[in-house]
Amino acid sequence: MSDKKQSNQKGSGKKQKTAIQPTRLENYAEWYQQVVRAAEMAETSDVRGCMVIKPWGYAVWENIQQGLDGMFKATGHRNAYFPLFIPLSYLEKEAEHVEGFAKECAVVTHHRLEPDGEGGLQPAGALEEPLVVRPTSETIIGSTFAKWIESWRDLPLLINQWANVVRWEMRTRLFLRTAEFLWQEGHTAHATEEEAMEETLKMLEVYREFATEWLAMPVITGEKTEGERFPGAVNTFCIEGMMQDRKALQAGTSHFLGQNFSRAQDITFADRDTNIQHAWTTSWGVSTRLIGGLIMTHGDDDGMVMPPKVAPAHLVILPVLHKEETREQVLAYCERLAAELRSCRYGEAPVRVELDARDLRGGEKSWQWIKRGIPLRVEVGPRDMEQDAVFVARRDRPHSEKASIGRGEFIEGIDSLLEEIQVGMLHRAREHRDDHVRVIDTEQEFYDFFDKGSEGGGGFAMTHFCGSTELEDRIKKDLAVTVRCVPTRGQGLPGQDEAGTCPFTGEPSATRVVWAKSY
RNA sequence: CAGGGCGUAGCUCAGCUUGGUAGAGCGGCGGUUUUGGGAACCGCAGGUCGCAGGUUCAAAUCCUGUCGCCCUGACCA
Repeated sequence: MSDKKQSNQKGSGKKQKTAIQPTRLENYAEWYQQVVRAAEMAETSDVRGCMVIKPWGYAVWENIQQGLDGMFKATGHRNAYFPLFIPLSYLEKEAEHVEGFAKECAVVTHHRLEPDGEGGLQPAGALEEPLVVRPTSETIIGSTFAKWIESWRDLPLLINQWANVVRWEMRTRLFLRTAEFLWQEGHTAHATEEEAMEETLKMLEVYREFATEWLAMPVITGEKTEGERFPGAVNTFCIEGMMQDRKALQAGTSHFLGQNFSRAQDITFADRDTNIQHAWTTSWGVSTRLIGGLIMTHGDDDGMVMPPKVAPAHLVILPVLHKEETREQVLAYCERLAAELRSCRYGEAPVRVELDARDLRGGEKSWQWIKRGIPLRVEVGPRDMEQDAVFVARRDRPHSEKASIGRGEFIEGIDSLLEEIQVGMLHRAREHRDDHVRVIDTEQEFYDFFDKGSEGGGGFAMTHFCGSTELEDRIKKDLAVTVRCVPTRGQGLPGQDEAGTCPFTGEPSATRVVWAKSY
């Protein structure tokens, strides 16, 4: 957020200083919307609360899917698919679960349309039992698990599903909160409590690693307090990132469900001693919200900045084609360059290359790619071709900073250049996060930290906490600040593992918790 | 669901108070001139003014109803 603003001089100054207006400092929420649009990642649809994910945004999701899916498979999970529709009675089985989701369920009540006599259509054929469009699939998957699981030999059962879900939200924001969103939900069943808890934490660690290594998004892992827990869960764990406005984003959750759902849905197995037992279950998920987190972690006042690992394309080749005489040669040179680069690898994956030969003015074209956040822009004109060189600009550097590099050298170094950008983005984000984590030991300091200037101050406050729900409610009411998590020990957060006393009540506290405003 | 605001061209909006031939900028298309940088000029296309009633010789404009969207709250991945 500290990027300098070039002031535009009067007279000559018709130049816009940034591609996105307002800037992050001027109006963060509006900046976010503008980036989503300018980067062509998504747009609002004609359907209230639902978004259209555009190709450039969907490609990010595909890369996220690919990365995570590999990690799920590597930890023994298999993909399956369960119905979009959940019988109403299934949701009713787990009391807390019903209560948690009842207010945001879309319900299907009819199965036919017929003419209404005025040229329109009306629903007909009422269903005997209404169907709920899944807000999450614990119940329908649980009921299936009940059939699949008979013996301890059937456990653990490790299933994941990639799907869409619907939660009828009042207020929506692209990627961060939409009525329909895409996600993955893992559901597992285990013979013992220990094993289920181990699974819960293992998947939390998978999320932490993915967020860090792929999204270049530093996250804190931890456990939710009672008030923030998933409906029906015994424990909810999460990864929390800090956005550039210093608000927290819950980027993924992993739930230890105990035997709550297995009791409600009769998921039982015969153990080694032939006793019938209830299985221990878990569920865990991340959603297209990660893309919102990506934008708010890395985007700048010129638009999106994509971490190479999940960028739809790693680089774009922009041929300089205005001279008719050299046009064909330049284009041929660029196509050869593209082919050579595509045969290179970045990590496990082939280098993803775009060649943009559209008949647009160079500046406009260039800015489109800047706004989309492509990691590298490679300009190639007659002059470069003569020297067998390319003109390279990095998205993580100011847009005017470009350098000529020999073609061979560039191709050879592409893997390490992309990795340098990826790692640099993580460092930068981590620095920003660390700069705004504060250890706080008095109530006064706590209130000042979050109070001063509604936008300017704040961040993550680390305090001791007695665990009182009433206290948490009071602070939420006063400051719109909540406990984001009780952090997992040993993450190197400042002062986190010391024992102390709650600054609000004076009660003893074993560990510090993370407080923040959140999305 | 409560409070506030807004529905006019693909987009952003003016016009409405004081009723009288539907506007601008951007974008799109075509052309000319440009070209290592978010270009300029000329021309063209594009709207039953959210929808339904009402008042009136006449409604984008006034009245009633209705639908939708946005913002602020409560709720949430």
